[in-house]
Parts: sequence; structure tokens; C-alpha cells
Amino acid sequence: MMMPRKRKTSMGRQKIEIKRIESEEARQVCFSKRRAGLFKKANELSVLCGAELALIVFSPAGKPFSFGHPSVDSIVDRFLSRGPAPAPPPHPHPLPLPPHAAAASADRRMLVPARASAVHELDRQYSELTERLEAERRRREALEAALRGQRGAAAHLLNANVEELGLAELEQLQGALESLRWDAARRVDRLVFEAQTRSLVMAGDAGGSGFVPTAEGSMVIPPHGGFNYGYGSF
Amino acid sequence: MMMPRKRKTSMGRQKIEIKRIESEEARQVCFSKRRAGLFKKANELSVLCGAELALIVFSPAGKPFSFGHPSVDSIVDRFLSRGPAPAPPPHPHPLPLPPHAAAASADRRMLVPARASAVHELDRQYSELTERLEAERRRREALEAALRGQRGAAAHLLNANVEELGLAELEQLQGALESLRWDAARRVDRLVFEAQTRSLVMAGDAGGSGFVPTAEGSMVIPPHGGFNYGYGSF
DNA sequence: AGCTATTTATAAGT
DNA sequence: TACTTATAAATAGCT
Repeated sequence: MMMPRKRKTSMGRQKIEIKRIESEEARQVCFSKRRAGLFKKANELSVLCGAELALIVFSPAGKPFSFGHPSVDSIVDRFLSRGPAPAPPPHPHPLPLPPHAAAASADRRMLVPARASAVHELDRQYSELTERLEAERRRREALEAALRGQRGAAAHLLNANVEELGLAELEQLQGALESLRWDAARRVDRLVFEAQTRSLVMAGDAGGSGFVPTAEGSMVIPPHGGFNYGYGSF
Repeated sequence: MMMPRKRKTSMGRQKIEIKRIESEEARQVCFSKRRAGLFKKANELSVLCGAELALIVFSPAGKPFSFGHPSVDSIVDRFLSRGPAPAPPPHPHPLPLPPHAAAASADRRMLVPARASAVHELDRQYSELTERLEAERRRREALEAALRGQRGAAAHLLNANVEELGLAELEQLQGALESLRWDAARRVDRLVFEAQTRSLVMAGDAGGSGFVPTAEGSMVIPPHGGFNYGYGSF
């Protein structure tokens, strides 16, 4: 195993977007690896912090895997017993977000079971917030990239056929355009002030348990606590 | 430019043993950090691989946190019913999981206090998220301010200092950006549409609490706003 | 809450 | 499915 010219045999880990993996095979591989990692983390959390938790995962094929400390059932019971607030207090959080005016108000998901509890509404808001947070983070990163001096890159993006751009590139472009818009807007304001012309409005955008390896063909239901591993058919 | 001291300001991450952390404070800090990491990983697994899962965690103090895709209830029901009858049976078609996930959190302090506190707790988490969002926004604005005095970015005008542009050129630039924005927005729309079309094949779930396609797919494109985008994250 | 220096987790490739 | 390798991420110890 000593072929000096075989040093760079790997590209190493590559950054990936968190979006559904289209390749069936790649998805399975990823599922196996990440499932293992997730269970490991869950176990560490319970041991390190004495946290009680339950994790149930169904593979894309419907195969169950679980882990619970002290046991899945005990955690689930505890969670359900005091489950979702029975008194659904209409919580119309107004989403206090300053600079962002328009909110994607595309609500055509009336398919929600009539009893869309307050909890679900809150979950939705929570998701929305986390999404916005993520969007902000991306914008910031795009700006940081721009700061390093990549007018060339931005220019390239502008000249490229938009149809060929990927989401990541579009986001990067957005970041660049937003900063430019800011500059341009200021410039316009100044010109207007100085030359009395019309104004161009440019608004901003917006454990301890044991491990119970249970392997079976297609349906595996572990008794209690610990890990429940399944192998074979995915 | 002489700043000789500003080196080792940190010991960096140290390896630790996976055993209960004795220090109450350290345990709490670790719990917060790892809980966040665990939930993030859980979300990524569901999004990347279309896995359905539920995660319930009780902090050492008994405070509950949960995440479920499509929902904690549906997963728990499926798990308990022991009816491995997987909604999405081994089928040649992709799994019915949209390119984003739902995050859930429900709690009520201790195991005794009134349910009313659940709302307060939710509010607290909500506020926490909002704060983080604000922090991100502030950071972005700071960057924009830094970028401001340097240079903008856009095609030919991209390399020119915005401060040197005349009104006519600014208008031209604006027109170009508007046009580009339109194309880019359409591009994003299409990308999202395709993703949803592929995954929304059949979102039927026995649990009834069907997945709510947080329709972020349809993005509103305000006159001067930026394009919206987004998919679940954490 | 924000920073680093390191340890871990993993995407690709075999 | 199990290794290997080069990187992306998570996070322990501090401030």
C-alpha cells in the first residue's frame, strides 16, 4: 500500500445543501450514516446531561429504529400525558420582523385536519422563524464573501444565463444585488437631494439504557429502552 | 499593522469522556448546545433522506422539547400501534417528503405547574428565536455598512464605484437588476416547484395530522424586494 | 452570547 | 457494506 502517487485519492467531505437527496442509492447511504450518528448523539446527550429522551426513526422504507432513555414508552407517555396544550389559545404572533415587509402569504394548505391545534400553529410560526433565520444567515455569508472581493464572481453570475444557476448561486447573487441596491439607493438619494430630480424608490427586501439490537425482516418493534437496530432490507 | 498578540485565546475543543457531567452549570450549557445540535441533525435526516421521525427530549429539569416529521403524534402513533404498515411502502416512487420539515416544540414547566405556563414557555422560545434572527440581521447590516464604503457589484457597472455613477446610469442599472431579478425569481420558482412536485406525490397519512406543506414554495416577488426562498432548517 | 482550537461527523471515492 | 481520506460541522473551554 505505498504508491506515492496515490496521495490525493479523495475529495474529502463536500458541503451539501439540506434538501432531499434525489439519488435513491445516495439517499440510503446517507440515511444509514446519519441515522447512526443521530442515535449516537442522542445517547451522548442522555449520558452527559442525564436528559431523558426518545427517538423514533422510520426509514424511507418504513422500517423503525428507536432509542429511549429510560425507555421510549416512558418518554412518550410522559410527553403525551401533558401533551399539546388542550386549551388552544389562538396565538396570532405577528412575526415582528422589521425590514421584511411582505411575507409569503401563500396559504392554500387547508388540508389540515380541522383540529389544527394551537400547537401546530405555533409550530408553523416556529418553522417560519427558523427559515427566516436561515435566510439571514445565508445573506450574511453572501455578504462576507462579497466583502472579500469577488466582483469578478458576481459579474460572472450576472452574465451567466440565469436559467443555469443553482439555488446557492442565486442566493449568492441576491446577496450581492442587495448590497449594490443599498449603495445605489444612497447614491440616488444624494443625487435627488442635490439635483432636485425624481426619486427612485428602492426598498430593501425583503442511558444508560441498554442497546437492544433487534433485527428483523420488515417490522421491528423493540420492547423497551435502548437502541433498536434493524438491518437487512432498508 | 503590528498585532503580535492575539494568538492562542482558546484551548479549543477538548476531548471529553461520555459520562455524566457533574457540574450543574456545565451540564446545563452542554445540554443546550447538544440539544440544538441533535434537533438540527434530526431535521437534516428527515429532509435529506425523507425519513419520518420523532424526537422528544426532557431536560434535566424536566422541560420538554420535541420535533417530529411529519409530526410527533403521527410517528408515535405509528410506532405504538406496532403496525409497521408503513404509509410509504416499498414503492418505486420517491417518498412523500417535501423539501423542508416542520419543527415542533411544546412545553410546560416542571411536571406540575399549570398548562398556562406552556404558552409562556412557547413565547419564550419564540422570543429567543426572534432574538437570534435580529442578531443575524444586525450582523448583516453591519457587514453591509462595511461593504458600503468599498464597492458595489453588478455587471459592467459592477466594477464601477457607485458613487461615480450618474442618474442615467443608475436607472440603467436598476432596469438591468429588475430584469435580472425577474428571471432569477422565475428560476427559483421553478426549482421549488419541481422539488415540491416530485415530493408531493401523495401526502396521505393515517394519523390524520397530515403534513402541512408550509407553502414556502410559492414565493412572492415584491416590486423591489428580494426573492424569497427557504426550506426547513434548524 | 461569541470566539477558537480541536474533535467529530461525513460526502465521496474504492 | 466496510474502509479511507479530505473537509465540513459540532462543540469544549473561555471570556
